[in-house]
Amino acid sequence: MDLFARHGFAGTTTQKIAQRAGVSEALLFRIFRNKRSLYSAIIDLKISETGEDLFPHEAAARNDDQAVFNTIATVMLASMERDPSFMRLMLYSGLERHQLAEMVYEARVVKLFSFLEGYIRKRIRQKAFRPVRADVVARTFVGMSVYHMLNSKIFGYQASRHLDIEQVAESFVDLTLQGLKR
Amino acid sequence: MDLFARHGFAGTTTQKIAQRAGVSEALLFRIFRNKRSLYSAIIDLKISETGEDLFPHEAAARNDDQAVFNTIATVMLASMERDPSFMRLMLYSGLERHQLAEMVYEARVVKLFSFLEGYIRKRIRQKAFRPVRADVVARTFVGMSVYHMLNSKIFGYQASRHLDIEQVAESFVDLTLQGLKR
DNA sequence: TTTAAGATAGTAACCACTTACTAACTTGTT
DNA sequence: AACAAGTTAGTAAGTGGTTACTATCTTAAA
Repeated sequence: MDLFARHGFAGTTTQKIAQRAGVSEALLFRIFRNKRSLYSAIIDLKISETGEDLFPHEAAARNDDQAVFNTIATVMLASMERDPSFMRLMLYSGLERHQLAEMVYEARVVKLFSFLEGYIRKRIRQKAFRPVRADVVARTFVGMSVYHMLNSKIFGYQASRHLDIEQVAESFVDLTLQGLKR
Repeated sequence: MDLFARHGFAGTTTQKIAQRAGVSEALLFRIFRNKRSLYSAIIDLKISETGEDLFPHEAAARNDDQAVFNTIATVMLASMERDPSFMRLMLYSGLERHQLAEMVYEARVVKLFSFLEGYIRKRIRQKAFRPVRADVVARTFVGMSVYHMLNSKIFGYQASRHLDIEQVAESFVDLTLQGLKR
């Protein structure tokens, strides 16, 4: 997993995988048909182990805007901060055009978009938010956290020091909610 | 360029490059010391050919918020839409840890952050914007366009149909300016 | 005795890169 | 103008090392 996240599919050799796992290459090919199915198994595992409970359903039911947006941003930022390898894996998969990336995308990311879009749409109906393109705003908000971590973890851009995840999340939420307020 | 953008450094072979260029592999190695320096030359070229005039200096001088933000979003979205290979190249470079990616980053992206951050800071001083973290907001705004294109070009996520670049840019600007207004 | 878990030692294809060569073009001298 | 001398642009045919993958052997437990 670490090797694929670091070097991508093409950049990772079965030899290095075997070495790192402390077994022979032959054993790898006894267990997995080929390199690609080993890779797929890793992505499958990564998907299954990421907790599904990113969605703040109860806060959404309470119409607690602050909590809804803050939870999403904080959970996303924290999980990418804790383990950037999933993000790297996904980026590589997207660039290298593996179908599995699409599956994850469909299963997790698009679902999150829909959840947020639905919430925003509801709040617009309730006249709590002004009428905006709910789908664009939902994606934009999710994108804030992703882009922040892309900068920090992939391109090594260190945002202003002494600025932790909670503060960043707060800025995202603050900007977004101000932008949505009537 | 197209091959590196499509398959990354590790995924592109010198044989395929030569084939595509219609020359022999030997000629490649006569002109470039090795595969890496060929890659560097390509990134250098890509950098030099991207127009520097993304920065709406005059709109900033006029304090035309709408124009400042709209120009940045529109130019970024349009250039990535027209030629996604630069984005792919940059993402691969970041993931594969080439120093050149950092150089581009430093030269172009960070400069854009600084420009926008400076503008936002000025407008806060002028009491036109409320006091926010200018650096975070600047990065966030740039990130909206990047993330939008990441979704669309890398992960194949088609945002709501019949929604063109101008409309997306407008949503970004609208949300951001509303969020910044006092 | 069977079977599973593992290793050794390959294999053909492919990788970045080199050698050794030719043909075409410049250039300076007569 | 003629032409040797040198340079440039190009290639065919390799090189050794690496790659994904395999055929076959070894060991230990049931």
